[in-house]
Amino acid sequence: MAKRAPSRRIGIADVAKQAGVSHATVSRVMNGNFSVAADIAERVRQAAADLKYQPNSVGRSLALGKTDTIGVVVPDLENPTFQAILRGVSRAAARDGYRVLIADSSEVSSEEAILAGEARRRCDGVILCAPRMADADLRDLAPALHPLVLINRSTPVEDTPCLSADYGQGIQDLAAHLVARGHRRLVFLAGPEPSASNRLRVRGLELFMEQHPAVELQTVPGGVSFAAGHEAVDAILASGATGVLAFNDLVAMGLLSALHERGISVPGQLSVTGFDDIPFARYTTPTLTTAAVPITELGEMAWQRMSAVLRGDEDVVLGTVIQPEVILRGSTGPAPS
Amino acid sequence: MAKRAPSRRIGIADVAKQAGVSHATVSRVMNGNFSVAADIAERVRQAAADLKYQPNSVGRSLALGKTDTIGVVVPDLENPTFQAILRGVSRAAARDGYRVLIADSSEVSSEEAILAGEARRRCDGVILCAPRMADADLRDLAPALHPLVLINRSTPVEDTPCLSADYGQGIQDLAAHLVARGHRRLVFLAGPEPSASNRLRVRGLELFMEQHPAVELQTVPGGVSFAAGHEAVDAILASGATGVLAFNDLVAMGLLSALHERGISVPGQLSVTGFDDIPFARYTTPTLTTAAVPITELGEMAWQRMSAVLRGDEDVVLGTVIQPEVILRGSTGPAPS
DNA sequence: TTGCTGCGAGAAAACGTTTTCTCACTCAGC
DNA sequence: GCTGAGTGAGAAAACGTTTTCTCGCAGCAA
Repeated sequence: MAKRAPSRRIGIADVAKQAGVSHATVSRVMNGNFSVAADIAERVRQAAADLKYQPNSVGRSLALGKTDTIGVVVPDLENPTFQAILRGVSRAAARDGYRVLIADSSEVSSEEAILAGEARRRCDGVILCAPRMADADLRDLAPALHPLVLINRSTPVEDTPCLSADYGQGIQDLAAHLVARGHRRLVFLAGPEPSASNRLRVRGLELFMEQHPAVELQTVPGGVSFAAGHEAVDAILASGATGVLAFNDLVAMGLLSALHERGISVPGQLSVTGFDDIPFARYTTPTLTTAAVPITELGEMAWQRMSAVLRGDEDVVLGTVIQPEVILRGSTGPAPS
Repeated sequence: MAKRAPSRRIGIADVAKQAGVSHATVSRVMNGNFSVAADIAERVRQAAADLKYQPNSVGRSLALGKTDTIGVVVPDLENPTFQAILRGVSRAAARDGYRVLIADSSEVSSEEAILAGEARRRCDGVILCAPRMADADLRDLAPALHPLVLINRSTPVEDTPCLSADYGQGIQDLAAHLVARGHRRLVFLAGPEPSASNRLRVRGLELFMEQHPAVELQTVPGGVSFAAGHEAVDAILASGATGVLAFNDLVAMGLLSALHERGISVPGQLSVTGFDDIPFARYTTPTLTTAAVPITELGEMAWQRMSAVLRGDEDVVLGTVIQPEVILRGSTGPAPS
């Protein structure tokens, strides 16, 4: 039982008593239900105002069987990509009167399943960004999470909308750009091995290499962060490549910074591309050539899908692949002769 | 009444029936209450597992009178400062088993009060970042929001912990640094007029000027974003100053970018400082001299305060002011002779 | 006047838990 | 063998809403 504090929060019962009507009538008035006489409605509204009545949303949720809240599970709130997704979801959901509960797994992949389940119990649905979760785990988890929307997974799961960017195509476009500028020795500064979006990039590059036998491609292990890019500078230089395809903008920026420290000219000696087009990409020096993923919009779309499922729409669009767009800026140029 | 779907979610009642006990016993087992025989407990646990029982947290919240959720109201999820606060709060709260509901007012100041109230109704407490809310409004709102923790407000509100950074001192330290390097003509690239943290900076600079009569200080209207800094470049150059104190790192970076486009050398011709030390500040070219505010930690501290209030601690620390630390990097240098 | 219709509002059930109350039962002590 | 304490578990109330059900009353046709 809740503690009976001396002054409990005022509830619908208090308003009812004050107005001399029943709970039911108060509820009807508060919900704009019309079948209530004007004078009584007014009296109720007056009473509610006098008492500063605020409906308790937990009670409401229990009765209605919905919380008007959705959970967003992200692997890392520090990563601009996930911040953007969160922002997109949050704003779109807010327009429809929904709120967002955040669950940040802090890159602890094993936590994701638990977090997602926990979030689902509190919310009407879950939007899941778990790039590194194993496919099998995801399949096991999905039914319990429904309504569920997936972001950046290539695994199709029954009845589950999935939005993703075509990283494979994007990285090919970037590679093609470098090759068109005369680069023949490229290096891929990779992301985390188990990440779905990294696998897509790798696969895209494999395709690219099949079509460009004259080009040489190496791979250097990297990561997702500034630090990863910064630390990889020696390996990158050792590769002898003239063009670097970094896993994402963060990594590219870390690398750019390290190259600057070494006095390596970009793009004079080395061309560098990022991926994502985070807001900062246009403010680096040199500005960063990258493949833009409209990530905030992707968050908004995730909400659209969720909203459709919540409304019980038939035929919700399940698979959606967004095409990244190559943005040419200052960090790429012709290969040094 | 909630729709009676053919297969309703399984609840405590189903587990009770399956195990041949009462709801009460199931509840006791699930909550680790000891006064239940081992064999019965085992039977209940088995039944729960068989049925994949997941306790409904809305029902739980109603009975317990708490939601284990707190709301965080931020003016702009796009701003790295608020992202960092959110991250700090979220991670700290998660460690204590609490979740975070986000309410992004999208810079619409008039929405903040409503959003905060709405968040409070769904949550056990609210952490409010509303730098531009009028003091009077805040005072009116505060009682309804309690438990409440304020961030970056200078207004003391009864019984309400408030964490803030000493922007006034920080900007003075930055100004002192520039003056020490020989700058005599400074310009403050201001933030939004009504923002509390901007007022603190202005006040700090007034103090500084009193102590340094030989220094000339102008003020140029700016904003909080890249774009604001970028657009202000003409006004900055027209001021004839040799040292720029930008409102924050974002503005400074926008300005840096615009200066680079104009071919103005930083710090050769112009020194620039930021404020906040966002992660990107160390990756700009040149790297940004700024006053570091440990903002994620500030978010964590906000949770500590909230947690203390929630636990019913007497004497919670109310006012906490964090001292920014000047970080010297490459964007400032001696005044041009 | 009687009976039917329609409407407005109160009574009560329902949502899914937790917790207090109560009671049946066991066991020890006399 | 009877009483008292102690223990374990079911019954029921409580949390604060929404919604269905029901009923009283007014109006109208027969």
